[in-house]
Amino acid sequence: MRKPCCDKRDTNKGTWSKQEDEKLLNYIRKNGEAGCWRTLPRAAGLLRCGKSCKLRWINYLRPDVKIGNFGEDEDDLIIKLHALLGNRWSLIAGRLPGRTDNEVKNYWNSHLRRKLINMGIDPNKHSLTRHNRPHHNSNTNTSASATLISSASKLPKSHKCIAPPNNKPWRDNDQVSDAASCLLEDEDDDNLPCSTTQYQLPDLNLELTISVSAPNSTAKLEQHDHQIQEPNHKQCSNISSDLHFSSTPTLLLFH
DNA sequence: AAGCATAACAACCGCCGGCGG
DNA sequence: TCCGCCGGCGGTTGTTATGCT
Repeated sequence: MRKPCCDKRDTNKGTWSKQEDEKLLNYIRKNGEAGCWRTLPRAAGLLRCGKSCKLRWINYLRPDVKIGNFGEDEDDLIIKLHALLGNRWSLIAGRLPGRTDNEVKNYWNSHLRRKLINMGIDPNKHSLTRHNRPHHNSNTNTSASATLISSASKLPKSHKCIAPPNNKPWRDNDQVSDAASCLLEDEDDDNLPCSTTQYQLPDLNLELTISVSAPNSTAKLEQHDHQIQEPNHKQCSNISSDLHFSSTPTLLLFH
């Protein structure tokens, strides 16, 4: 059984006071942020858990952190990235200079989620709710008729695949993305296509390739010549810097 | 003005994987 | 190989602010 990161009896909890912020800031100014967060509170004279100190520093005290209103462009970007990546807040935040995962997550939960819901869009699936769903022609495989994969977020862990219609007729429960309005989610994970497929993402200015290779179901994201292996979901952070926005939005899928 | 409901924000909790001894 | 420490991460809860009746 792991020891708790600190003795709860001797630590403050809740909102940070100005004095505590000052102490933490002074300590980091003197000693830098590199070091052991576990021992920092004692060294800095704080009655806080090391984790709490780290969070406070990363989310609010760090000089490059951007506090305050999100712009329209940031809203769009978050929605689009969330459609692609799901709740991988650190990855999403990585594309937003000065924003932290915690801030993005909170902003999503308090603003953007509601905004999408009000627009009749399912924020989890990035699909129109049934009520707002447009009519699909069957057997069409055009960009306009493609739908979005919300389950991209689950891809690494569950090895779900982002699947194209692949000659299947459109079904009533096909989902349409708000952000992309374009990719299809194949709900049958076992019927994965085994070919490389290219999609156009009209509103999603992303160019990337995702592949899932059997039998290890290793997910890869490729961008141009770069190939990033993703053996497990934690290493996804490696991908963030390689996600790339281009003027020719294309999603390449192959399995 | 008071009380309640909801939104927005801040922080905590616990799981997980990497790493070093 | 095992074990414990550490930090990253996402989910959740707690607190404060704001709006409405």
